[in-house]
Amino acid sequence: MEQFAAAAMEIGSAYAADILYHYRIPPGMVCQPGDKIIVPFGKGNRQKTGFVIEVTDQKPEFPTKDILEVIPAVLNAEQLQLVLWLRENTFCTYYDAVRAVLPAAVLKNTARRRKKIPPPPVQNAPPLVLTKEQQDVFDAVAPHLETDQPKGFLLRGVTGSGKTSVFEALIARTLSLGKTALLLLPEIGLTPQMIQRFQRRFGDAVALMHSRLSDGERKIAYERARDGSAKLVIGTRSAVFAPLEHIGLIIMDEEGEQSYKSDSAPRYHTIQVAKQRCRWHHAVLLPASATPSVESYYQSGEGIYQLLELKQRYQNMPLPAVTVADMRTERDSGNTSEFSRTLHDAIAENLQNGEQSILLLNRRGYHTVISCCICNQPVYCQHCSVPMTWHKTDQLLHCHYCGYTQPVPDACPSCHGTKFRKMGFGTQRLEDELSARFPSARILRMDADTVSGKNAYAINFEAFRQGNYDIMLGTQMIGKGLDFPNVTLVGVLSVDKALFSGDFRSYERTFSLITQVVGRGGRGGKPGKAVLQTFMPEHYVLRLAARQDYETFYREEIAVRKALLFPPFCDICVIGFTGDTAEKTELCARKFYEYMQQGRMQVHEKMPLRILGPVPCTYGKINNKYRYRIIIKCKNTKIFRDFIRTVLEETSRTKEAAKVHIYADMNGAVGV
DNA sequence: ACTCCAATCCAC
DNA sequence: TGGATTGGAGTG
Repeated sequence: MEQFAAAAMEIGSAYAADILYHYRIPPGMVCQPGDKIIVPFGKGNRQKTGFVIEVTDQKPEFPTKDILEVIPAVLNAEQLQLVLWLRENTFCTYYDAVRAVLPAAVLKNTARRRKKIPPPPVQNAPPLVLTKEQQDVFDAVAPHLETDQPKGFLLRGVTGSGKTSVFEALIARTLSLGKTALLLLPEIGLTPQMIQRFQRRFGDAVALMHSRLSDGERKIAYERARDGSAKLVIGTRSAVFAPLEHIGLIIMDEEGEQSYKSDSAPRYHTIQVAKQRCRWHHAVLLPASATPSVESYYQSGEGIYQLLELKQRYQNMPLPAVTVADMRTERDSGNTSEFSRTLHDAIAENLQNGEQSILLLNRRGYHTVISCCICNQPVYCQHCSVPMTWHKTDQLLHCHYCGYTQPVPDACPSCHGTKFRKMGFGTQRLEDELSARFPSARILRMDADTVSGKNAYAINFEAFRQGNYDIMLGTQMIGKGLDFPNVTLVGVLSVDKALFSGDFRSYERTFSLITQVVGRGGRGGKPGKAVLQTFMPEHYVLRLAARQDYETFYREEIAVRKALLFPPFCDICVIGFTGDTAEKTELCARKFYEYMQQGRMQVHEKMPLRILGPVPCTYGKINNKYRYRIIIKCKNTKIFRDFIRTVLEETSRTKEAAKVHIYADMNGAVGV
């Protein structure tokens, strides 16, 4: 009997072309789902690779070509299932999905075999001692590692409650049962101590997977997970696809972090993939955080997760004393600087005592706005609708969206005035200002401009930990996951920007950031202090974050979400359009809207949707691409997803979509 | 997306 | 008239 393979091929991102392509399996050739194949493609019969999704006896109605070559079993059964799941759930193409599941070197067969890296000295891990509270959490989860039922727990552990110890114990139990474990982290560069801890305990059973690996390193880690030599994979978002067999436990630390959501195709959320894998493996899912996402905490109330809590800080360390510094009264009393007197005095005191301080400012560069003295127009990037930031290091204007740099112009582009006002306060200026105020202080600046090398994070953090610096300042990259025993002061220069970013999750993010930052200080036995600078000191998010009062914050936030209809009470699907001209892009967005309204009337008359747009995105142009979007409040059901995919296919077939890229994103960021 | 092909445009 | 450019269709 003649057989045919239906394969996923690399076909750009055109929805209309994203179908399975059928090829005949020539007599004598063995070919199965999951195999990689080389086939002739298009009129020129150029050789392309594809991945076999299904094999059928049914002869297709159109003439088929023969498969040229088979590379067997590149995708296993679970990976195949994940590919189909990703396509269905994240509006990506088959090939986008395959790309997520396989490392580039396996997809394309490039990287050569590298010489084996010597194993790290396997030191002895100290015996694991759990507190009563930690032991209770362990006891609740451990029995479920042995059952054949998937199970979800949500662990809410206040900062400093020792979640990592619980992770260690649970992973040790999982491995002792002959199963494997996956530990997911938001960003691997920030947590070298945590990773060392796991490597010390689990030795070469550990494989690391994160975005800073080279293609070759990534392939090795992938193969170690696949062949069973790695039992514990620790990694960032993409590691959720690590091809481990017999998974018993998936832990997601800092579960609410934004980096778990992919913002390019396939636009998946890590926790959704993790859930899918737990169902496949009958494994335990354990998202954990001091500040769980509002969605997850709500789900624990609905019985989707069993809630577990760690309420005590390590050795009952008190929380840092938090001062909310009112910048309005500072201004009123004549202090126009970026430092409240409270913060200034606290830094001075810390320097005197030989203790370390961390300062957070979420803006890079020196001056964040350069504007014409006559017409007040800021200098915009030539390629983006974004004001440029002046950097002191090279005396140039930088665009933080596309990376374009230029000197300060001789004349204003709109009124030809020749004088510019430099305003705004970034990390470079903060560094200068600090040295002026505290000439003897040794200052470490950490932002995307200083942290470029592969190990720059780790090297700088280690130097700070060793006491080579008095003050570390930086963007939010230093706000998370850090644990420095000698830090007794954390200052946030302005919490207001984060609070009003325009995304419906901005309160949640700010609460989480402040909670983590505040929880940071005072871990080494000395009491800590935190100073939060704001123009809105009475804002409830700040008040509650200062107290680390998650429950009250959650109650306030869930009420807002319900009243204004936001997740978890609906899902938000963003349809994005990017193109070379504003007109074409907007026309395409309108076409999509039109088809959506038609389809809604004809096919799903009662589909309850709230549609906003099309409207230009907050930054209407980035990298010379104009951007429009449609925001849909919906229920993320199969019916809705099929409907959207149909509209995507229909729209992409029209000439309005000719040079416009369209994407759909479920429950991602809505802000920018 | 990318390639192929036909239609169109323009310099001579 | 041909060589180059552009738009549209098809990819099994």
